[in-house]
Amino acid sequence: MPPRRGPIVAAVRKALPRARPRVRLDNDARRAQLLQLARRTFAGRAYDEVSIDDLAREAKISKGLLYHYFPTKRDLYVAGLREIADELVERVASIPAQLSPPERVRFGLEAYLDHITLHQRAFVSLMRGGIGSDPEVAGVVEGVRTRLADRFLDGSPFASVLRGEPRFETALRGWIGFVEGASIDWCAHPRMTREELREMLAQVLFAVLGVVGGIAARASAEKGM
Amino acid sequence: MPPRRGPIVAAVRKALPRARPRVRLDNDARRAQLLQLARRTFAGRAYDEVSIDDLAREAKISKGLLYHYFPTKRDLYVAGLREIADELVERVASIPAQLSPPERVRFGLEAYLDHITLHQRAFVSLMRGGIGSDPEVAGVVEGVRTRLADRFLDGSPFASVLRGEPRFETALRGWIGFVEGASIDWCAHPRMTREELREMLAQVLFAVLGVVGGIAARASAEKGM
DNA sequence: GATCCTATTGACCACAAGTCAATAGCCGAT
DNA sequence: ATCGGCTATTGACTTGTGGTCAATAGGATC
Repeated sequence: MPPRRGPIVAAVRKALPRARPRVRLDNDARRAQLLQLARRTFAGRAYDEVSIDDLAREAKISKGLLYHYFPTKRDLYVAGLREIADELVERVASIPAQLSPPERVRFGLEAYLDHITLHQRAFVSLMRGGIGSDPEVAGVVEGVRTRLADRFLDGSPFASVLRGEPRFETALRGWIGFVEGASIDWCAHPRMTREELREMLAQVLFAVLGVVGGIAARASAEKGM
Repeated sequence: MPPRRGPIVAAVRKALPRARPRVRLDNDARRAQLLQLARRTFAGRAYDEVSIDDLAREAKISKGLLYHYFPTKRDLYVAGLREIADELVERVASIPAQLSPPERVRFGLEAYLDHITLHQRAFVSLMRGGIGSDPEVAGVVEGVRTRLADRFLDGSPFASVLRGEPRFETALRGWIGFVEGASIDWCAHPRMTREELREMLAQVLFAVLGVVGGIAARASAEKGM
């Protein structure tokens, strides 16, 4: 609902006498530059503390050009978020095939902790501090959780047994919450070594699976089997 | 940093010929009305999807009056958030004194699940969807977590044994993450009864405490005792 | 009825997101 | 060389929203 400030219909846009572009860059290069800048910036300051003008200024570019590459501020943010998310998942997914299930979990956790140690600020800012209400952002974060959980359990006998169990999904979500909560706390207050944290997370996972398995077994026993 | 658009010092504000207030309300009443409206509105729509003008219009009030009661949009939001947070904590804190530690945990969880079932939208919106980057908002949410954890474990022998253990804090943070993650998943996909979920959360807590205790015991054993 | 108090108003400001016609630099064809 | 087209680039402009402020209306009190 545009409030119609007056009867003037914007007249005819005046001819601009001058314009002086600075540097002319290849499309991909500029896009990459802007993405990297966005990632750096949003990792340090919150979403609405960063204005498009800020970004444009820092990139030595006009605001209009920024909008030429990313249709909206949100798009730019989400694009950066996606990159980080993909890097994290890819890293965790690089599990050697010959490992035993428990070793797979430990390896994945190690990669996870490694990554978030390296990108602490970015990780916390983007996972916790972003635009929580935006469905696209929520989707990316959710996607990371789901993909990570899948990677951790890939090829695990636990998983094949429990996949059908409805309680399992909820428990898994819970464990992911555990990992995030403990990790963020650990980033803020490193009260133990990374190995100790990794071990705790792994053991908690096994314990959780035990709890779910126990409940399932008890339930089927009560049903007469 | 106001950019001083010109040397004009705002001149002298013109005299306004008219003004017609609608309803005159007592200070506390109006404040309460606005708070309730804010809680309802923010539970349904995200923070920046709700404009101050929206709220003012819905309250049949001028924007200026709203700013008379709450100095900023954030303040209004945080005030609502605080109310909800306090209600939740108070509810969980109402644990009968004579219960045994495991029963205390179960009672607290029951109250927790009860509350978030009732205020599903508000709970998820305000806990996950808010302004994550705002330090005050983060403080409120953190406060809820800390206070809840304390209540769950109040008077528990687990707690007194483990309070000193540095790993315990991180594990507790993790468990809170577990509860939140599982609860939010359960709200979205109720794959079990509330009692089953409650039982799972409780058992996971006990399992986690066992893991931390085990690690602690092993560590002190290795130190020669 | 004059006076004070305060809940209330509406015009106004600054800033930030997003739009768009115009332009500058470059590359290939003439 | 140079003309013409392609596109990366610009900057003024619009719109919307958070926030400010002097002025006012409605009562209570004297």
